[in-house]
Amino acid sequence: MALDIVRSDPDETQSGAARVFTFFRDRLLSGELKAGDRLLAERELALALGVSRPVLREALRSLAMLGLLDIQHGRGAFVRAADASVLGQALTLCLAPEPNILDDVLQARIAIECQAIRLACERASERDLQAIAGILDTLVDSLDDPERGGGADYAFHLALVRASGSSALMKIYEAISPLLMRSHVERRRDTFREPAITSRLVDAHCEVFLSLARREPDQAERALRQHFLIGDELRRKNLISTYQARENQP
Amino acid sequence: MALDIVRSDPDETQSGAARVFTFFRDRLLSGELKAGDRLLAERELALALGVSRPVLREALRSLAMLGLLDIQHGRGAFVRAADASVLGQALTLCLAPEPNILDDVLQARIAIECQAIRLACERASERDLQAIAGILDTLVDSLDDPERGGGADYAFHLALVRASGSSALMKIYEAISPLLMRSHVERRRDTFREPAITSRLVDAHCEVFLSLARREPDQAERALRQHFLIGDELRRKNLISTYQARENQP
DNA sequence: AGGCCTAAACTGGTAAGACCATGGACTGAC
DNA sequence: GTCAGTCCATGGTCTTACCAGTTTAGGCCT
Repeated sequence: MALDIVRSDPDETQSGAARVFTFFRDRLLSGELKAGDRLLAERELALALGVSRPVLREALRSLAMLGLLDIQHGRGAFVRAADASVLGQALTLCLAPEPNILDDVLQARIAIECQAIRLACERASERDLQAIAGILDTLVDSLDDPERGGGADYAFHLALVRASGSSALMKIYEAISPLLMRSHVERRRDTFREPAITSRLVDAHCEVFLSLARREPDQAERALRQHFLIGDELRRKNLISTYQARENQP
Repeated sequence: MALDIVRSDPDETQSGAARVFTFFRDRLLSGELKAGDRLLAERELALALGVSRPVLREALRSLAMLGLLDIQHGRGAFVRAADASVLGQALTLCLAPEPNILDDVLQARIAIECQAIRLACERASERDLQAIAGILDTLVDSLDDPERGGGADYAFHLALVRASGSSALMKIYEAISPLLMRSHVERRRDTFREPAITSRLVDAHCEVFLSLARREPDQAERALRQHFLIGDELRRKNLISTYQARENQP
């Protein structure tokens, strides 16, 4: 009763579940509802908001699907901390119908990382640099293990973005990561046997790191772009060899 | 009955609405459901999927909230083309709790645009270039109108990203656009009276365009970064003058 | 008196049925 | 041939009831 604010929402065109949905979304955006908060019981909420329980549930369920709510049977509904996985899902859905998604997402990755490393050159703390150095060690150690190596590779680039201190870049990077991950590991599996390649790979990472540690943005970005170019070249060679193999044995 | 595939989903932990939700999501991802398709009526779907109508509605409503479905009263539910607005919403929700979002999102914008213009130097078609040139004309024409000018400014940068031919970059750019828009117009309103500034603004855009037309990636990115730097500087001066005004009249 | 076990009172999850509101199509009259 | 009214299909909402986990409080046994 007392909470019957929903009806007084400015946008009267929305009705029922949509109204309740925006009601909670706004409260989440404004920070009035924080992560961990427990919502009232469904029956009480329905009463308070002046809608029936099914309608309320449609809204709550929608918020849950978006990852904003954590509804637990028998316990209640809890506000969940905003997570990049939602973003990733949304991105995946948006990009699903497009062709050449992998190449395309790679471009986004390059975009984020190149800007991130510029920022990192200005903002990275000692801790950030040490973290990256540690990952670099792991990378060198795990050259012969495509699984660990791939993980370290990913961790290296993620640490770069984190060192930028920009949560927006970080969130977007995390969002596109799942799309990148697959090709990342696969590519590594194909190439980890070549000593020449792995050595160049380590050199590239080292150069990026050194430029960052020396706080040289232009140099760092150039090194990073070079690194990506090499990756691109490798992928192309892979494609060619795959095609040739298929041609020989149709 | 015949469609009772949902129950045989591998993940038995999910129940009811969540199962139906993933059912449709997967069909959307796989392209089995295309934009414009009309779903069966709720009652039929509920029967076919072996769930009650409320449960089905919870799932459909969730998809609608995500922007994947367009449910029309009296007509039916239609698959909607994947839209960047969902992405924008998700991003807004993810970034809501963070401080300094505006600066941060600006960094993401710079990231996207700098990579986009590099790609555009390789890929932009004649049409793309002509479109950008047209917008540039509009920009020059509307120097004294902050509303139109701001719009043209935005259109210019959007056209740059579009010219990259990367839908991923485009989608992400569209997603962060609403967050940028506000500050964009506001800033322009504050500065459009200064002839020196507006002239520099036009020069900057022209230089970016020329570099693009000449297909010089490094040059183009440098011009773009310079453009952003000037914007940053302007914003800082604005902040200072605002602060000073407040100090004089507390 | 204290600990354990059970049952009741929460909580969300699901179902069925009825009714209203809207949109479109069909049919009738003009 | 055209227009208007009716009818049907569809989504929108509510009510009610019951099922299924979770918590808690009270009683029972030790």
